Amino acid sequence: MFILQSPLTRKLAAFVALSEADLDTLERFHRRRRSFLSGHQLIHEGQKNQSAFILAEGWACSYKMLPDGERQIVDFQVPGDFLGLRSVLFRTTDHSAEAVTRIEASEVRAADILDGFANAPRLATAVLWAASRDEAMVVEHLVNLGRRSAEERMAHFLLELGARLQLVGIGDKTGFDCPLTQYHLADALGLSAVHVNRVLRHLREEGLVTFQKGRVSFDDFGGLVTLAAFDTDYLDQDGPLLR
Amino acid sequence: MFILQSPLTRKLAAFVALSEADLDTLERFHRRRRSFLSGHQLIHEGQKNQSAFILAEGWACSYKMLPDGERQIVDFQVPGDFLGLRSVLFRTTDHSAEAVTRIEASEVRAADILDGFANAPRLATAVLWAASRDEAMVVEHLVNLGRRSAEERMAHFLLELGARLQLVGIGDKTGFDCPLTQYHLADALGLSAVHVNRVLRHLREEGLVTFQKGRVSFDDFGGLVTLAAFDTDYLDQDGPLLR
DNA sequence: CGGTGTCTTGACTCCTCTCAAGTTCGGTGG
DNA sequence: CCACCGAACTTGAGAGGAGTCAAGACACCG
Repeated sequence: MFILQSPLTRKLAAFVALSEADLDTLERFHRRRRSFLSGHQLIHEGQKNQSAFILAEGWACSYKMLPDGERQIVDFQVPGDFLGLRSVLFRTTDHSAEAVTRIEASEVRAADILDGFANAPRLATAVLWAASRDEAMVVEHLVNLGRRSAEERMAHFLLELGARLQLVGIGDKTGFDCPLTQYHLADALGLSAVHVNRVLRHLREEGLVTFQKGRVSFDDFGGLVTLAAFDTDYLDQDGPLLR
Repeated sequence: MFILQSPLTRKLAAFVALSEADLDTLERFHRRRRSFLSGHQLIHEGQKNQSAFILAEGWACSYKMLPDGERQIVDFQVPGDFLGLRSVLFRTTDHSAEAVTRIEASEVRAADILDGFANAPRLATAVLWAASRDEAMVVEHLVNLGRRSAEERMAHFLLELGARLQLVGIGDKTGFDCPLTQYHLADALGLSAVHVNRVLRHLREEGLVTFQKGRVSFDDFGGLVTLAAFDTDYLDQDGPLLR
């Protein structure tokens, strides 16, 4: 059991001490391994009885489209994250999701999740607990959109992404590899792609951060933290709270 | 048990069929009934070991403050909603909350929730499931901030609020009573209070919606829905999914 | 009857968007 | 090997939405 730990298992164990039965159920979620090309849409807004996915490799993003064709990216997913959980919890899918890079993921049918949750309620608690932490990130993102200028938004976003990736062992204080395009940034930050470009240029010229060729480099980490008023508390994690 | 149903109990039963033991635990959460004046801060960002509250009467809002003194309201709570649940789930509170009106609420100590969850895992599942639906609302709010103009934001916000309140039996298609100030709207929508005033005036002059003297009146519901591209799917609710 | 909180309105500024041209670069096929 | 292509990235100019500052109106309350 120990050596087979997936990123997800590790994450869940941080919230709830899981029994053998829980881990069995979780293991069953990982049966249907699949891979998808960059750009493939995994979750379709409005669809019923949608499968969820557990991301094993690569990046994805979840988003909502507006009638005028604009889109707002809500969150990015990295290995160990659930994709489309809410679409199983509720009958109709309220968002879409697509692969940012080529990805590897386990498909979990809606019925499997509901059955699993009914039989392993502590696992259900753990999964939903983790979802609740994702909500904290969405909340921070919301504050970002509501009350920060374009530059602060960008700074905050890159710092948060960096912090999240460090938790999964990708990247460090100097920076991280990042497959996102400026269009992704625009859709996530509620800006136009043109303005994203200008903001990035300005941050680079100020010597704060460089985003080029798929790499984010924190040139002046402290300065960036100050500009963004960044604070990592909402990502805190220790031992399981429920024993 | 039947006649004692709180708004919260009714809400949870929509997601998970609860046992007598679950209902007992839930009942125990309601022991410490308290009331607070309008403006009282219930949840303090950064605090450890924070109590949560179950709102029974009145309105509250949860928000985050920024270092420059601005604030962003993340969500409003109405009777039946949890306040500060995430502050119990994680060790440090990541947001604040205050009473908008005079309110009645049950205080639930962190330890009581964690104990309750450990002993009644299906209740835990239900509570977190409900929290997940709140997340859907936060997501919609985020899209609102990221990709809609001030007018669309306002229209969408008022429609969503109206829809939520109808579910709790407050208000109807013609409008609802609303204790929020224009400052609340500004902090929720990421606008300045001055601009909120102008937007409200314009919507009123267009004959779409009137917000005056604590009352929101939908003068042209259809027109408002069109302007906001409003869609209620994400609030769907039927019978319990987990039996 | 002053005072405080809320709401209005006007004038001016500036941040971000849109439109419109390029440029760079990796890949693909002749 | 080179020409071409599309995707992503740049940059400039002009327009407009939303912010700020400032002043006043209104209403509720002790």
